[in-house]
Amino acid sequence: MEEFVSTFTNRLDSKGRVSIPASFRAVLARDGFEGLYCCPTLDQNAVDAGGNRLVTQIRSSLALFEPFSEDHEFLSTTLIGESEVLKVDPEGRVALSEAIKAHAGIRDTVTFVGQGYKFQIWEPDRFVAYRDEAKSRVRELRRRLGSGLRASGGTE
Amino acid sequence: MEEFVSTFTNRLDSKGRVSIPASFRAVLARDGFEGLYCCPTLDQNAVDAGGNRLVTQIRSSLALFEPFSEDHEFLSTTLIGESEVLKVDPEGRVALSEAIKAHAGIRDTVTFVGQGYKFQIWEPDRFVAYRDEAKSRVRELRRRLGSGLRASGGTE
DNA sequence: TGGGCAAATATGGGCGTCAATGGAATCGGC
DNA sequence: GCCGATTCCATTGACGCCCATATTTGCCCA
Repeated sequence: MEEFVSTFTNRLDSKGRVSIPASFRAVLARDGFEGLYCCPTLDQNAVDAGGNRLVTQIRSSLALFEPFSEDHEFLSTTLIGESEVLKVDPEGRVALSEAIKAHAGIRDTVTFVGQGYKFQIWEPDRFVAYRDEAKSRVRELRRRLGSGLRASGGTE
Repeated sequence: MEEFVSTFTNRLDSKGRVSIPASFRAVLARDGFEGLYCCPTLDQNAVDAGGNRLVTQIRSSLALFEPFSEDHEFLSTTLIGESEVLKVDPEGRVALSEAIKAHAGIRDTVTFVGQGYKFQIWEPDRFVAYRDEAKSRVRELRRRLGSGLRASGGTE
């Protein structure tokens, strides 16, 4: 598979390690990035994670702003300054940093959420709440935008 | 055959596996996608399933939104995060995940409903109810629109 | 037209492999 | 030599793969 798809929940062990879902590892291997690039999600208490495609995406987002502008500074401080590159052990596990665990409120379990070119890392309960919120927002979005957005396709 | 057509109902075995209807397998084989892409439908308790054509459809919906925008995040969380890629065994069966079974209310039988470039997976009773509802809506539509909808013939 | 043979499909279960997890061993630096 | 970090190994349980059976479908021939 080319993209991060689906949702998985795994447990942290006593050393704070957690397995990256096998299907996500396969995508990362294709991507070629060494390690796991992690960047706090801007609007939620979660973490964006991925490889080269995520890094590229972040760069191009930054490029939309004038260099040395205040906005650019703020963004790069957050997107780059708060980012980390986690090492992946031979079994495909990572050790989440204290900063990440604190930001996301993670204790002993984490949820991995595929989002195509990247995935997110959540504390499971918080994710469920966010998912429900997202779902209702999408329904609303569909009502507003109409036919352009048919999850179920729609050309019948 | 190029498209998913007709309706089939099969049973789940003790391992939770169910055969994909043979004619659907033929369409999937042509499509070339490895596995079965499944995405819960937003408005019904059912699942959209298919291959590359379905994936393309979903992706193009997402592409309408700016990456990192809030709407894009909501959409990818809902559409991609809730999707799964099921493996198809050598006999043409898939094991439905707990998440899918819960969403669709599936217990020991499932109904496959062809919808052209994709098909849907339903709990049989719920599908019958949905189909009847849809049918009466069509009748009503025909009354309102008059002769325009005759050609497709309607009595089965 | 009817019987029966043959192919394909749906279904059932056993077994090996891999992924997730836990813990021990080893390597590094201070 | 101690401590943290990384690698190695071992267990468990789920999942994929294989083979077996049955039920259906279509086909051929009498």
